[in-house]
Amino acid sequence: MNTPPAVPLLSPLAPPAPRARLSSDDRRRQLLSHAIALFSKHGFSGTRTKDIAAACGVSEAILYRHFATKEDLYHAILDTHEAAAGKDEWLTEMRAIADRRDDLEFIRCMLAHILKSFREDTAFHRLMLYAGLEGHSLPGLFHERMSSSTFEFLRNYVVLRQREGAFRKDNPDALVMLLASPALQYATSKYIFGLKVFPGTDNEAAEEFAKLLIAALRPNLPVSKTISKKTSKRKA
Amino acid sequence: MNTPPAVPLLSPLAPPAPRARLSSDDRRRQLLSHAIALFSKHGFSGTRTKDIAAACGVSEAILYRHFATKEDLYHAILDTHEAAAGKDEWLTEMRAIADRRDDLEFIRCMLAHILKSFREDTAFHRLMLYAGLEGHSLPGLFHERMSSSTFEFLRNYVVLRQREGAFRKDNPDALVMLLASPALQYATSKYIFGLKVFPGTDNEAAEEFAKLLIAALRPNLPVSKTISKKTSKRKA
DNA sequence: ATTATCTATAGATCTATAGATAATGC
DNA sequence: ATTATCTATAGATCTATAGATAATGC
Repeated sequence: MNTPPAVPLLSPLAPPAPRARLSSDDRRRQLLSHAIALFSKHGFSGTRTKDIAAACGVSEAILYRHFATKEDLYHAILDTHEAAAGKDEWLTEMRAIADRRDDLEFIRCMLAHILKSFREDTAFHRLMLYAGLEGHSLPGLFHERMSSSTFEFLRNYVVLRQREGAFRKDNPDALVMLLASPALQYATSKYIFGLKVFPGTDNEAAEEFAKLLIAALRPNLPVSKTISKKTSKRKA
Repeated sequence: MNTPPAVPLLSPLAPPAPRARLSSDDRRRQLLSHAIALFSKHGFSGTRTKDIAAACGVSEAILYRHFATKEDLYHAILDTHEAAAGKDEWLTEMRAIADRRDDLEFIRCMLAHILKSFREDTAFHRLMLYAGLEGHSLPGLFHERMSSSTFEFLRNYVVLRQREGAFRKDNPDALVMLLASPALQYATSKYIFGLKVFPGTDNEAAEEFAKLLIAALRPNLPVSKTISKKTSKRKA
């Protein structure tokens, strides 16, 4: 019917692409990478193996050569994406701050780290949310991941500072959750759901929250002035 | 092959059930109700129209008599579940507390309300999370819903108390997010993801967080002792 | 007579596999 | 020779509809 253009822009009926034949490892990595992007956008059941293969420019048969089932691919992702990049440097930095007992900077740095993580690795955090909702909990759930090393690190510092009299002697788990939650909420709203939060950069937000949070953690009874320490009478 | 049991336990080959024939409205409500339960568990693409129909004990054809498409059903849910139950009473209670400027009780009551909402209406909050992730944002997204009336209410109180010198004069949006985020985080971890948070009842958690948050909101330089009402001098 | 309901099925889509083909490395 | 890749397709599943059936209300 249609007369083909005299000067085809690229190539008229040439084989679709010179089909780059990747090594098994490279193709596997590529599949994982595109799978992360798609699963994080649409969830497990909202993502088609066809789309993942297409994103890599290969057929589905290739995908199933690398992963026996769709579930396998999903679990491979959750396993793989284990340690977030740059976590070691962050821990080192945090430890230095902890050593000099710079509480405000400690909190600010932690918040900035959370915000940066959501900003730069949004797909990962979406994936964790989906995994949590869909019940593929397994590895991750930021929160639970955080539990292992990061949460313990934060909790230890809080307990230490409580012993030193710098933080209130409330439930340390409550204090840690208090510290992390504004950043988690801010980051989720802004990066996962794309809502408008209050303006300004992430670092400004971290600074603002840190300033507020440090006040929440300080013991509330400076002996001399402000609130007298022994208020044994307290009415409901 | 098998000889049928001489005394069938219930009824051997009787019509499966006396099929309760509901009115159109009742059936529609029932469909919505079970759809909420299933969509909230598995998300939009993880839920089969067949399962929704089966949960109501009817065929899929019935579902499609009430809703033209699966999408229609989903949107009907998100539209329907508009105003959370008991919100009016809550607002009334909050206004009374606001009138007597009981900041601590104001915060505690707000937190308790959030926790109660997640505890008693977990499916709804799961649904909102799924809707946000899957991009069916439309109505809801707790956060956004909250925006409209509830968020405005909280923000107004914060601004009022800032003017009266009882709260720090920081960005009121940051203050509101700070106030709400621990409860949102706690409730999401506990009720949506089923993680263990620190022990104790929700009300105890609300009290604990409120105690900490109130400290974060107070202006940080009490002139004489406690908070004098007219603090015109305030250094950064 | 009206209408809530069912059975049966079309048509699309999705996961997964079998068998053939072609590019690479020795 | 090895192996990354494709085409084609089986088999299951899923949304949605057409046409028949039976319970309700007047």
